[in-house]
Amino acid sequence: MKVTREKWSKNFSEWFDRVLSEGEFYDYGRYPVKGVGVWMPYGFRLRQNVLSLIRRMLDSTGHEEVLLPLLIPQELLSRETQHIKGFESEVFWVTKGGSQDLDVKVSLRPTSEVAITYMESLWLNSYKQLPKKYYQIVSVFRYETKATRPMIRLREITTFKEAHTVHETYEDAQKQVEEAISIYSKFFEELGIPYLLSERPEWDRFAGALHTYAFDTLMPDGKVIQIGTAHHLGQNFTKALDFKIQRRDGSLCHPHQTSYGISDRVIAVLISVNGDDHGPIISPKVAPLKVVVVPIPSKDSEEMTKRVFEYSRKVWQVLKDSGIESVVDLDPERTPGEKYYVWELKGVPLRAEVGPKELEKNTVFLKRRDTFQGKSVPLDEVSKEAIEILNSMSLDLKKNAESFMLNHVKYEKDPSKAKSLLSAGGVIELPWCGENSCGMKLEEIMDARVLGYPLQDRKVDDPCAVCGKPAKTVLRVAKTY
RNA sequence: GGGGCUGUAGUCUAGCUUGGACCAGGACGCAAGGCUUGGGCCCUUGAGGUCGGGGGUUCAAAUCCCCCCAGCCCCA
Repeated sequence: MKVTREKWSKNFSEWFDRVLSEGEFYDYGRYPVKGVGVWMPYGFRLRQNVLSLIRRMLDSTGHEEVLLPLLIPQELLSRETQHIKGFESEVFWVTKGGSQDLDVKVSLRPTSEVAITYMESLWLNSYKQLPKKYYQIVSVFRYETKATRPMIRLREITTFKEAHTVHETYEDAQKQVEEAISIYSKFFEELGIPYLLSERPEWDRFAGALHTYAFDTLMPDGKVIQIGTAHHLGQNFTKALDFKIQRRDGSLCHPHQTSYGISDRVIAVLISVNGDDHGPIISPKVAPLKVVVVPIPSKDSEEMTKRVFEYSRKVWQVLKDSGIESVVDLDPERTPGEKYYVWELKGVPLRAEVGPKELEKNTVFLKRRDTFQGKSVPLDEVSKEAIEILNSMSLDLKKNAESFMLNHVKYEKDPSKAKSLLSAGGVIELPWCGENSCGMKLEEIMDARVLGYPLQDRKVDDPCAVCGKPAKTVLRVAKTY
């Protein structure tokens, strides 16, 4: 079986929609509200696995999970002026209770900085209580006016994992941002999702932040998608809400904050980065099902077919007993070929084919979803072998995704050449003097978005692509979601 | 904010211009049976429809007109 990636790369949109619905991950476009989707059982399990991974990472680094109200009153949301300016065009408002107009309009949270800062001002009053790290995993709402896309651009983001931290000093908060970046880096690495880490330019920061650091990755169609952000909020919100703490010397000060988040998009990317024309390949690290056992009936003997089915069930039992999440497809009416297609569309990483040949020799034929390479192994080693293959698949998938992305990151000093390069997708790095005006001009020239610049200074010999002055670093430009 | 387009079974769609033989046809999916089964095979049968909703014109409306709802696209 040959691996082709035509549909995956050239018709990604279609590929993605088909995988989501036919693979039974996510039902989108049928529920009669624009920009919302339904997690179906299989997709929900994948989402659960991803969430428990991030929960584990946050819990073990001293973050405490909380749950804030969905509703934020208008007055509170408006306290931080930059913040509300950034969001006001996309806030959902609740204006009525039954048939009565509400005296105080309440918003469906677009994010929770002000809500949590308000509560923190009640909970925290001493430097001794700091640093404090909270997080929650909730739905947030944004009235998107651009074209909504399943899991990628939603009006209800159902899996918004937002962390909020409080610190005595600017430097402590900066260190926290660094911790956030390291946690997210590990998280994406664990999932096998390659990323570029950039500091967002001033004109594209989170509304109310001093610094925004962003993780971006590349979709199969060559467009870049933001998958995580971390913000240094400074004292913007604590000042706006007059949240003060007492320091060691008795003085009062507004503490410094950070916030960082990831969303449904992580799952969209997880489904997309490793794929081919048969569907996705879900990383074994989080795949809801690691192995599907498919019985292959006998051509000539019903008795043999019956025994094959029994043997398949046994193989499944063996895998299950060693803690490998598996399923056996005993549907008597579908052919093995049909089953292959269905389970490939769900991205199950490993398939165990079990037919008369295997039964006879007491073996199992294991086939990798990514390369379609097969291997016959004795039944009593099937779990050990499966685990080995799954592990090396995780590594291979990660490597492949990484090289796919890195092959699409290119340096170019000439903006018009860069523009034509960009028509093939990917990310172009251009020399940049550091001036906002040049960055914004570049967006215009290239008809694309500036992602930002690398966190570590990059030595560049060429002059700024726009003004020709000496370049300080590179600016990354891409077509984005 | 301005403009355009679309809405027919679970899904995709034919029919709409020029009203009638359409109590709406097909494909996929679903259900029953048979055949097949190491990559989506084939055959037979069946269930499934407020033609987005309401109003109007007409002997007659999926089709024409008006209002509403929902969705999509383009421009600012």
